[in-house]
Amino acid sequence: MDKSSKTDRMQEFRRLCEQRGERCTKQRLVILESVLDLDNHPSADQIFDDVATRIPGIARTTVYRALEHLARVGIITKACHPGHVARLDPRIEIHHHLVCLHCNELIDFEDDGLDGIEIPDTSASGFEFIDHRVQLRGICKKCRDREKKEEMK
Amino acid sequence: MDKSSKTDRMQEFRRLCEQRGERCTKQRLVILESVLDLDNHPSADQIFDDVATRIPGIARTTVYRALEHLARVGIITKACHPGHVARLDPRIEIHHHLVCLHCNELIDFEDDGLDGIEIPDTSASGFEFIDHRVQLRGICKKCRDREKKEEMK
DNA sequence: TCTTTAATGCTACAAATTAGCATTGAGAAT
DNA sequence: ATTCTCAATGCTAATTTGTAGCATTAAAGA
Repeated sequence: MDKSSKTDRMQEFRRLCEQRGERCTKQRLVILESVLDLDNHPSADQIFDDVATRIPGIARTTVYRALEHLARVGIITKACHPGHVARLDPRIEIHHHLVCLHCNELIDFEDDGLDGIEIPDTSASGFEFIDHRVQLRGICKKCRDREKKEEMK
Repeated sequence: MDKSSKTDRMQEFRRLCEQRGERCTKQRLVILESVLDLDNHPSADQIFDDVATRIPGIARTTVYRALEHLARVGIITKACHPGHVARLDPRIEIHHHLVCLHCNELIDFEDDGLDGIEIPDTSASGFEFIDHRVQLRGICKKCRDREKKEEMK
């Protein structure tokens, strides 16, 4: 993510903390910055590895807790994925994902048509709608190439 | 799931195994049956608990491996979710999910409009499209009720 | 600067999943 | 029906991922 958007987002995080009466710690800021820097929907552990280079000795627990907090305030979001390791998404604006059913990879996908689909009413089930994502499920290039090779053996 | 659909699905699984030269074991069949019986996108562990009542002494590993296999052949699917525990979905036909961002709950959601959205071309990225799902993200009724109560304290 | 208490760091723990290897049984061949 | 083969299971142990409890630290208001 480019530097000025990052600065904006971190400023926004300060504001959110203040508004909620929560603390904007150095750790939370660095962890947020790390998520914004890492592309590709990183796991908590990948983020920990990155953060640990910026704050040597930081506790893994802190990263997990901070990520939970960042998602709760809405400055990042938890990505939906088919795997078993939580994945964070720095992008909070509308966008979509190609989802590989073989390797669980998520690939960002932009499409105005998908952004604008008509959203049905969910209030009947008591569900408070916030936003939507479309997942295009299939097989990613890497897996297709790999599997093609394996077949040839 | 009703009994005859279940029978059909299990028959289909036999066919798929044969076609692929893989073995249709008693364990795999029972595990498949269990997923079809359980609603609500069960985790591997929930499935294990259920299967263990049908095949006492079955190994947990076997359940994990069988689920991976069932998903690979496409007779069940891995649900996309924001959490950190893999969740299986017995439903392979098109449908959508309400996703609770607070408790990670997935709620099935049917809507013809969402079924029929126009799917953009993904071949440019070498991605082989199979099908799509729309996630309506927000806060589920349970969480809203709980949080309303907590606020009042 | 002082005070309050939320957040961190530490340690231990629990939950979820995977790896390696001997044994078994599904399904093909006889 | 019996035998054969190797994919799949069961066992054990390990790893990876995420949480809980509690003393210590430091953010932010007074």
